[in-house]
Amino acid sequence: MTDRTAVLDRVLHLATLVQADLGRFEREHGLTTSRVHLLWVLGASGPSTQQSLAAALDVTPRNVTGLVDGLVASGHVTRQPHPGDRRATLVTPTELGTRTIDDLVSSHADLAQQLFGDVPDDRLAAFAEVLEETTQRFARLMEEGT
Amino acid sequence: MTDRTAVLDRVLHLATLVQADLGRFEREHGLTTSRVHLLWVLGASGPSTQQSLAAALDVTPRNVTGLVDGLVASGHVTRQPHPGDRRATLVTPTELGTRTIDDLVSSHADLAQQLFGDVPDDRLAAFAEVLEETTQRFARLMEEGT
DNA sequence: CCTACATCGTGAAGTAGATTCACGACATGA
DNA sequence: TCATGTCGTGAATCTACTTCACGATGTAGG
Repeated sequence: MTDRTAVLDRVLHLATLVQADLGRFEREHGLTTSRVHLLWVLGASGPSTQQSLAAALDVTPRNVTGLVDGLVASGHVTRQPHPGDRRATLVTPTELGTRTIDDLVSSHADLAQQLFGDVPDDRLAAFAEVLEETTQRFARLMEEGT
Repeated sequence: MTDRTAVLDRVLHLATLVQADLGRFEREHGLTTSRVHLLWVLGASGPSTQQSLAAALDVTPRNVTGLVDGLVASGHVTRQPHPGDRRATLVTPTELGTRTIDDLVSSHADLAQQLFGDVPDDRLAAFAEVLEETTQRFARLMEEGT
């Protein structure tokens, strides 16, 4: 009889540790969690309007204004005019911003390798399967709960 | 060839979803993440000084003062004199606070059951094993990094 | 063309979490 | 009793985040 709650606690614990590792990255680069998150989205989506960033980060557009202000001040991004819509601005990474995003991506990959590199492929596949099923079960529960 | 980074992303994704579920709890009870976290610690440790809460939450004692102020105002905890140390106060859950903590614990257990209840014991055990190994590998890395 | 209406970003004002620094009240050991 | 450390909090400050209002711009419909 395996304790389901204990398993959930372990998942949460691991996530907490990974987040703490992200804290190290933030301190090294003089950034905050929210700003790193924005840079991450920017790296995944390319230059974006603040509206789309707000949607991706699940915060209000007004909040994105503040985050971008900070990243402009620290030299990580610039606001470029949007070709074809003079209302919008394209938040675009600078050279420094691009380097930071690359660092972020590679340190993320490094961490994954350090964590799971020694786990044999078959066991990792089984692990990922349970993870996938659980996540999908969760998604179904959320929809019902709405 | 399994992609380690993808597995890490899934772990993080699941943790994000679980955290979103916690948000539901917070809205239902008119609480915030930090205050729920404090109540959780209080439930696990029993009446505590603000110093020990600060250590458990990994925040400054000054911050705990503010969180406890809020929870006193909402009627979830009271400040009791510490027997044997007149400097310290024992943050103690009220009836409402105790009910809230019980709700929190049981909704956490319910969630674990909904997520992992349908996973067969043997597969779940294998899942938990990988999780455990990974967490311990992480702990070793953190110590070296210090 | 021009009038509605919607969208994009931002100023203003406010809340919560969190920090550092300073300080008074109390504990403790020499 | 005297020095030193600990416990909680006032004051000031920062970031993140929200709602509301508004000016500037885009997009149809008549």
